[in-house]
Amino acid sequence: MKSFCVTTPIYYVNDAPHVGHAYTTLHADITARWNRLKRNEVFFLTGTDEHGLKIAEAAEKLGISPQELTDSTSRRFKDAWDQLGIKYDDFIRTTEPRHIETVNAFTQKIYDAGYIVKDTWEGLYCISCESNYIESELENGMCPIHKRPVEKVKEDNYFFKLSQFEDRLLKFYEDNPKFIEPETKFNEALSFIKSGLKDISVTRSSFDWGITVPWDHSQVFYVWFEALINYVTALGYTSDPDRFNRLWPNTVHMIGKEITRFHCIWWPAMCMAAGINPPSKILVHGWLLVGGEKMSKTSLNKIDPVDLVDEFGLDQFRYLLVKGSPFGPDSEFSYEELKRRNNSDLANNLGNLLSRVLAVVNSKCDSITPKVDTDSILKPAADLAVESAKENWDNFSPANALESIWNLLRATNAYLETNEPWKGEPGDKVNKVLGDSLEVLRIAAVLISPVMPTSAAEILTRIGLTNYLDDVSLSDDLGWGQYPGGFEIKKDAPLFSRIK
RNA sequence: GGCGGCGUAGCUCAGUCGGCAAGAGCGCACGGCUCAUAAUCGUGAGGUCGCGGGUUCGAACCCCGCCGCCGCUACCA
Repeated sequence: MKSFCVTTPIYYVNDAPHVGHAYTTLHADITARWNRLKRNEVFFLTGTDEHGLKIAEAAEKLGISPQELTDSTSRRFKDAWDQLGIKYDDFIRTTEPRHIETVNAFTQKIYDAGYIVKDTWEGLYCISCESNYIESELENGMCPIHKRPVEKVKEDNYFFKLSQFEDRLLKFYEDNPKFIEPETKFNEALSFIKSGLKDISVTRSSFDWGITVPWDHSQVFYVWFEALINYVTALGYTSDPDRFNRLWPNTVHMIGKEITRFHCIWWPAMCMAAGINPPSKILVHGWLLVGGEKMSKTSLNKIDPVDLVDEFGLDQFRYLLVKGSPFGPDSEFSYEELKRRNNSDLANNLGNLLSRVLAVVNSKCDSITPKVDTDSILKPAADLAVESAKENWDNFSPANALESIWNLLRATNAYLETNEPWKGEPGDKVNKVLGDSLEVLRIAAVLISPVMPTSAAEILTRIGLTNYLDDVSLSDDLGWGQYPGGFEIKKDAPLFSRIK
């Protein structure tokens, strides 16, 4: 059995989950479900990132401990994922003992190999902002917000010798041209490496909400350096080496473009330093834009995914979120567009196709479904949809996979229109048309199940294939001509409602 | 400033190695149908493929220039 591991970033708990978080997580969920359908061993990891100065400060403002704050926000992410039908295999929190244990082991390994050394960090600090700046952010050497001089601050920190990995990273990129997708992000990362890498300060001594450096208890790790390690923590780096070796490095990290550098430069170098292979692939996606702007807390255009689930329904939301945009570039996200696609794709094309087929089975076949004919004008369309959907699911292109399935649905609606089974006398001709249409519903339901698991199961149940998804085989069961017929249809309300 | 990307029908976008008459979905218009969730089917609109040059038998795809937008350019979750 092949193994497949997909991760989301671990989300920083200074913000409640919004549609942007849901976007990444849903893509990972769909990919995980697709691979489960392929009967691969699947491990889908998500979680929350809980250390760092910002969390400590936020907790202080609220008058609670950082742990209390992270407990409550982490819970909100878990709740949100439950409500979005996210079926993860593990939810990691960086404050858990297993992570701290792994960070200790992983960083100790890097330290022992000589890639972490003590040095002096110099930064620019604005007393009014209470935060650090880098040279390029300053305006005339002054704090850009308060227009006053910044102070030079020094701190003895431990540095990760990123500079020593330049050549190895370049070689790795050269050997793995598909390491990062899309290609533009690969090129950005590559040119960053080529421009020369500096060592990075990876510990802090000015606050203590972090993981203590095992060889120097006066310091804690900088949150990013430690957070990346979550991926190997959860796979069993320290707790289950057998499983770790099975799943790593065959792992895909899905991330938003704002955290490309950490994942594409730091993380592979850290892996090399610790003596393991870098992950197999990093998929970088763009942002959902609302009126051309990134969805964020500060621009007040943040959308709660749970609200959209309430409005459209769970599977509808899942479909609409991934259908709207290819995984990669930024894309516009608007309520009007969601509504339009809900009505046309879901209610009209798919939901109504199911309704009309079952209505005719009811009136012409006494509610007992006919079986599919082995030869059909729809067969080529179905074969094409299966082939194309498979390829696109495998290539992390859900929007394209869905498009190919919808082409089949449209062809089937046209097929019904041409043959008008509602007009014919009960008999072979009517049975054939309906059997073929039921076969399309069977195949389409399987293909959409990663995105719409509940609706897919419901479609199958209504045509008599209860629990069909539990042991369907993608390699054996998607060929044309396998719908057996002979089932009594289950009549029910429309699958998807139109929204006005 | 340096490196890179984008600009294709009203909207959202496809267009692999340059080549059959520039595509899809939605929206819109007209027509058909009435089994179905006022769903569906057919047809259509006529987009200088950002602008100007060039290479080529032939370019949306290659080269040069210009305009507009955007990304990366280190320790910001």
